[in-house]
Amino acid sequence: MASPEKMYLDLVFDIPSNQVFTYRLDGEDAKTTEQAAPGKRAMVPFGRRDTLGYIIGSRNTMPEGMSESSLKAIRRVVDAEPIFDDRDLELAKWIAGYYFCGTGQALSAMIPSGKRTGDYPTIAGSEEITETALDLSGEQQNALDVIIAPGDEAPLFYLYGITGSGKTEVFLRAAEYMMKQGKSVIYLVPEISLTHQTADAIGKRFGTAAATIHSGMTPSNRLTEWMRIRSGEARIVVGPRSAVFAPVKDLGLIIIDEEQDGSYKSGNTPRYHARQVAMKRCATESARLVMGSATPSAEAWKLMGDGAIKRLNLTRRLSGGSTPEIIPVSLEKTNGCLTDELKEEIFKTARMKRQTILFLNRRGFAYFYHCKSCGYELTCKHCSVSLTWHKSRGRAVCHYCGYSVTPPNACPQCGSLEAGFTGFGTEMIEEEVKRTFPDLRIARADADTTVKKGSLKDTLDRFRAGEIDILLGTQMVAKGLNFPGVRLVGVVLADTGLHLPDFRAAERTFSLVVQVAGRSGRYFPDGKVIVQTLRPQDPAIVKSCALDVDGFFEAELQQREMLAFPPYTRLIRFTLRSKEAERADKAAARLASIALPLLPKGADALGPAECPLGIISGNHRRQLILRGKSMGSLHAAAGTILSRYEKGKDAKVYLETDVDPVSLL
DNA sequence: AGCACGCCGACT
DNA sequence: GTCGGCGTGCTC
Repeated sequence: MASPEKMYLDLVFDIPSNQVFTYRLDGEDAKTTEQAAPGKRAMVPFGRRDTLGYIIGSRNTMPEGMSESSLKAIRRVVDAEPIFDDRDLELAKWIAGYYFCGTGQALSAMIPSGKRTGDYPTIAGSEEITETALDLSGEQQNALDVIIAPGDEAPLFYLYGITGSGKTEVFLRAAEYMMKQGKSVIYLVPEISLTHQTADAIGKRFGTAAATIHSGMTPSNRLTEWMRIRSGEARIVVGPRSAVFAPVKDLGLIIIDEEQDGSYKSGNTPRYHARQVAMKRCATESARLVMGSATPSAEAWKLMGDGAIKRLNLTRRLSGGSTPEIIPVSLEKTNGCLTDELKEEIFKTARMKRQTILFLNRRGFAYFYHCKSCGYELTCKHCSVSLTWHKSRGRAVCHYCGYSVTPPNACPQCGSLEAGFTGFGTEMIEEEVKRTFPDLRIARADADTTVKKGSLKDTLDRFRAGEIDILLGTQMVAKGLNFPGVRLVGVVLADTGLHLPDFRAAERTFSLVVQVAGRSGRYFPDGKVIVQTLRPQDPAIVKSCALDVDGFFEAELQQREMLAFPPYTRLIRFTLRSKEAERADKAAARLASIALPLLPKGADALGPAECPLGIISGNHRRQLILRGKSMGSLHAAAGTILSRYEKGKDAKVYLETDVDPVSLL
């Protein structure tokens, strides 16, 4: 370089701090100097060791209070070309600001860094994509026309329609249109296991391979794909939530399939929601957003009602599939976990040489207070969530507000003594199924039994080949359910989720049952779905068995509004953890004392209270939830609260912040 | 987030 | 008397 002028580079690191570190750029190594540029990664001495950092800017003056000798020099620039452009850096800063994390952490989340080494089995899933374009129905054509209608704004759309109504075909047509306009498309799917085949199918359909990026790929593959996207060679990207960061050229459209799926919310820092990031990107890059599902989230449903999201209805099932018979069955009088109705159907199905799938929810362990005689349940009088049994305190506790009662010996409603805390786990169910059907071949497919590589795929292959009569599975099987031999689907206990101390419990349960039922009817016209439940009268159960989405949300949203929960309010959750309970309590009290006076008008705080999962690996957990009408002022207050809290830091206590939490466990 | 320095218990 | 537990603080 001709100019001898001194250059300094600002770097950020993948650490929970927003601090910017400035490094010297020594002239000795001309190559390094030439290569250094914002958006590239650089290896630098950081503390005691060398660390990879992100160059986010350059300058020719030293930072305040720093001398030439107190600055260290860049060791080497890692990337030949910037992996982030200004737009990416801006997005990272926005994420860091909104989700209260370091800019470097945000950047790390944007290039899935393959820290995890998972086996991601390809499960049968995106059977909806056909190689050649299908004729569109009137509804589909209308939806497509609206989505691609000219205009400069960045509108939001929702393709709302039952499974099998052809959402995917509309997504593909919209994608095709955008690509023909020279724009790029990001297609989000809820699971890594769905990306391969979705990408494959899209490749066959459009002739050009869709790019994929996810954490299961090797670093070199990932970088190759990243660059293929960045260069504009790949105009369509398929992937899970992290694909929302794909550095596409001229973003035209983001598609979010199964919008309500919980996997779109990141479970670790930064705890971003792909839907939120997608909305942000679409707004700044003037792109369109199309979400789709048969069971939208309550958030989306309300936005559709308000007109903020344009709803496009697909009401008819294509290809003549029929809705299966969905029968709710009460478990009330049953000993064990299989009702006579379900047993009989299983026998009947086996006699027909057909197959059965039994769904178990992951949360079979949740214990809740329930009366065997009248179905009464113990709930919090302030929050309308189930109370959880706390052995150590001998009380039933609400994890939102801290309200607690001594659990009554007899049912408060009918006086029956057959009331108390109950629940059953997956092992117990498996045992009972084996005992009841000793002649049938039974297999289990879930995350616990699938630790071995390929074992899930193996199980599913055997099931498809008819070597298994009953498949016990969790939600992971529900997503790719297209086994022609299946006649019967049994939901073992549909309402396990209902007892979770979470205001979204009903919504999740409703979604699950509708999804399961919707999927089944498509492939087995004579299909039957048996939904076992302890609460046959519960609206979530009744409405899901009737496939009545409108009816469910009408009641559910009314309830949410009454109790001031999302989507009528926004939440920011602080979680404190410590090995020692008193330290956690003390810190929670201090946090609350800081937070309460700072709450904006109309906002309130829930807690401090023990987290529903009160102790995780020896850490005592406490939470404080801020709740407000709008995010703006609430978020600003949270920022102030955080900085004040951090000043008088409690020893041995760790704080985590979750903006728009999805799970409150 | 790492990673080292630093101050209190069971070992040769 | 030392080895080592992890708790605290810093990293241009």
